[in-house]
Amino acid sequence: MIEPEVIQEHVDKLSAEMRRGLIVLVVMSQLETEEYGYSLLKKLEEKGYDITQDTLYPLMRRLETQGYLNSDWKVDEPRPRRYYQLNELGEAVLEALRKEWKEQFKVIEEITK
Amino acid sequence: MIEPEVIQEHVDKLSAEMRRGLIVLVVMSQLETEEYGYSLLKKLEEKGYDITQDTLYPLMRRLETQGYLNSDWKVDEPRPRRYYQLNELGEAVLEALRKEWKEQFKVIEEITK
DNA sequence: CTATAATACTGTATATTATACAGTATTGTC
DNA sequence: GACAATACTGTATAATATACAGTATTATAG
Repeated sequence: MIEPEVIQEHVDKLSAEMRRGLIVLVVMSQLETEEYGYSLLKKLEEKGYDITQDTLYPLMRRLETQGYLNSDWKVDEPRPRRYYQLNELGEAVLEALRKEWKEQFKVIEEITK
Repeated sequence: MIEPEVIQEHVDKLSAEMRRGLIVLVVMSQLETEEYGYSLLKKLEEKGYDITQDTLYPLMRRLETQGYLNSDWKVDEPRPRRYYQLNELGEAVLEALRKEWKEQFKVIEEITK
């Protein structure tokens, strides 16, 4: 018999790895309307999706670098915030990605069940 | 308007990234019975899951190193093959991982739809 | 008022790992 | 006798989530 805590440790590690790949879809799908890092962080936590600053901020920077997001530094608010939103390319890519993953999820579900 | 080929290129790249994380679950779920690399490769292709040698072989080696698989080099066959199969830890982890991802998939589906 | 928690970032380093690349050898099959 | 398919091993590399360090402001509770 293997200790449940030991199993859980392994599951946590592999689970994180699995979540990793899907983060892009999760985050992009939230940025059809503008969000800043912290607001998105809280929003995702609320919805049961665990993610840390250390993951989210660099990801948003990366998605901007890769050309999917535009950002807008707003200072006319209680405190300065960088708002991100999908641009035209981002929108188009998200739409196609969703479509593709409806299929992929089916395949994976079938394989892993 | 953005060229469809351009969008597809981006989708392919992000899609590969998404698939990446799930590979572990996909592969482990096939190794409740023993398989060798090439047989698993063909099996997954058949089921609509694209994966290359370059991904699969190193992954199986890694899962063995991490203690989830045992391997067995069989030479009494038309040609020598290394068979892999989940060991006790692997079975336990897979079971827990499946359970956890039933939940996770629900969350992600809800968030990304 | 003043400590503390929550908010809201930026910048750089590191560890992990899928993928790529190179190579080897055997077994069909045309 | 050539070529495709089978079936690996070993090492290199590029991408990127996560970690770590640092900064500064605004609520809030005592």
